[in-house]
Amino acid sequence: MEDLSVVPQPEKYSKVYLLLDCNNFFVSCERIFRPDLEKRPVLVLSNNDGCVVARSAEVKALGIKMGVPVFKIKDLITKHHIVCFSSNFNLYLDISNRIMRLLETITPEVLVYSVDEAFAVVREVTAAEAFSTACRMKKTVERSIGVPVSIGIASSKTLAKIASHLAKKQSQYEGVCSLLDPLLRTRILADFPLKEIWGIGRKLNERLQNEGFQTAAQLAAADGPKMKKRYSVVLYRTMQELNGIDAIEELAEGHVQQQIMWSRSFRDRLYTLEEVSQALCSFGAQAGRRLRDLHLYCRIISVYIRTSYFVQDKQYQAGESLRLDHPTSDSRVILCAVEVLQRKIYRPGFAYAKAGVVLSELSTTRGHQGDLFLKENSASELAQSDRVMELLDHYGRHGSAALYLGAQGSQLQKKAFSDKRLLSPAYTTNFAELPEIFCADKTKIRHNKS
DNA sequence: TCTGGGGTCCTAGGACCC
DNA sequence: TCTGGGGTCCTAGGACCC
Repeated sequence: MEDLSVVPQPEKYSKVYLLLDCNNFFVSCERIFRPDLEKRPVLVLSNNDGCVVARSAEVKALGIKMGVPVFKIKDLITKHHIVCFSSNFNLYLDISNRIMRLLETITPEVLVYSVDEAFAVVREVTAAEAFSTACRMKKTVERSIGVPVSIGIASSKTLAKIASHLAKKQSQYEGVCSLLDPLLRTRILADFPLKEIWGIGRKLNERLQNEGFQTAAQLAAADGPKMKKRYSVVLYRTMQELNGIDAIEELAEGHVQQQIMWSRSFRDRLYTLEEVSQALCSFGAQAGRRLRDLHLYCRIISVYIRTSYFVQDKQYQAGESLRLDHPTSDSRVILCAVEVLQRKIYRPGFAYAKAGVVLSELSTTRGHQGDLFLKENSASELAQSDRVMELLDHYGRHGSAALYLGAQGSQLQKKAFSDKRLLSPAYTTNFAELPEIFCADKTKIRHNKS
């Protein structure tokens, strides 16, 4: 009988990251319902249709950069018949959730990193097994949701980011790239530019370049403790990750987010305390609802206002915070705090361009002091607060103006500070805007949201 | 004329205490 | 009158990310 023990078994990796990254995510979401836009240049714009936040490959090829203000590329848009959309975040978030839920059916351990990216974790697998799982993920997401994706495979998150970058940019990988093979990894890192590494931004890149570092391989080979002292623990972790060591702490797993922010730039400048107040109270109410959606409570409420960065004269910015005695999720409490704070920071005579409300010191429970707390705020009062907020949320869903707090001002007035002229329909989140399809016999039917 | 929004983590420096 | 140093906590601001 043949001795199988001498046959080399493929190496098993104890933990492998598969980073799934959606290609041109916002543009891809718009294209799901507009197949006529395949192969055509498409842009998605920021709030108030101010600047570019997503570009199709055709737009990238025209040299239009991320973040450029729209008024600077008006001519290009006309000349190349670029199709522009206002950002439809409800749609993108809904598509994102569908993708993440689908991923969980393939591998249970999924760390959602952003609206268009997630790290799926697979354990005790060979390189070949990891690769085939990644291919299955790609095929499933593309077929079931219709969003094209790239996947990077590696033993650390930073390397997985590099792999997904290559999967996206270099056609020979066909959308899936693995850096598990040490020889390939060495070869890739030897010409991978520093500034493309996750965690190395403009400033760090400049500093490192000045000290003679050019490539990921050079950084990976540098003296760790020395670099940690000279730069920071953050860069040190990146170096470890480049060497295949899993050094960046888990992103998810019971992690409670640290703050909820709601802020906007205004299409038209605000001048009076009344205008500023309406904006801030409206932001406070929205932040409060987000808080309740996440089943969280906040203890610190902050507000800020500022004039435009882009004008030289009469600049002003200010912010103030208030810490409550007890955590809350009641919009009425939040708005009272906002009212108090805005009076402290508002100064007449300025043209306000942006304002925001931040909720922080978030917790999953209402009070850390238990009994003590209940003595001061009877349980029935808390139950009443919950009930009022439930009603408020129920009747205020999806932008409905049926019920809102007085301080927010009327919904009609609110329109003055938001502008989305190129918004696509709420295809997936509003029954009135479901996509329609036409059958061969010309009868019109609606997709059923099943 | 027109320039987004929402996050995280780290560090340096000040206040305060012993 | 001379005049230390270490620890901790908090905050503002920087850098980075998508």
